[in-house]
Amino acid sequence: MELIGGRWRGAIMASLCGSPKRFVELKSDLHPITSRVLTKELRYLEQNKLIIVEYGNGAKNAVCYAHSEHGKSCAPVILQLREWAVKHRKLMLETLRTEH
Amino acid sequence: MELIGGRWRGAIMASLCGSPKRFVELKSDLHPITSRVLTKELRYLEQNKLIIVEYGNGAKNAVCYAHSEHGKSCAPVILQLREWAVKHRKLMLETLRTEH
DNA sequence: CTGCATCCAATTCGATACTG
DNA sequence: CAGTATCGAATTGGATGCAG
Repeated sequence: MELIGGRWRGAIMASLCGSPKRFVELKSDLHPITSRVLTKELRYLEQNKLIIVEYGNGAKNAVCYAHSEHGKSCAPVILQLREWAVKHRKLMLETLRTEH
Repeated sequence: MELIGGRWRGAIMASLCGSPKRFVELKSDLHPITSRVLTKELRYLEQNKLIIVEYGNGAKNAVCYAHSEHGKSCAPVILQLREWAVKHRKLMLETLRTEH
């Protein structure tokens, strides 16, 4: 749970399931995350080999984040988890309504 | 992630996958968790309808914790997550070794 | 754009001791 | 057995501002 727990790590991995993303793309995807936190979490995921970082071609400020080969293997797990969470939320909202 | 994140919630759900358990059973299963934390997490999971609590037959101190009907639906997710985590750990240990 | 520095509030979690 | 009470350390993450 340490790997993908916390408020952001799972969300970051989920956001990268589709395609590689730039820093700003992630930032707006995960809004309202702050730069400080996003940076930290990306470094953590990089150290743990779940993502890889490509520093831009040329001297541009173009950095790209993507699932590593190994990070891809967790995509199905993350997506299944999300599906379950959505179902769960529905159920919780229903029981809230029927309790009145 | 809030539901099963943190150090213990996922582990508790995993521990209850097999069969209902008593407080002490969970406590030793999840060793070194403390009573204080286990109590808190169980209350949280109860409030979120992932587990149900059966207070003992008679006046005995016999309380039983089990997956709720809905909690059962997350068992496959939890177990898949665990499998993936095990694989991940293996891979990380290997790369540690080959780095020397 | 991509990030680091500083500061700070809230939360989490653990140790320990105690109760009916 | 199944918790509660108290205390404190450590971590997390948010706000804001600055830099190359």
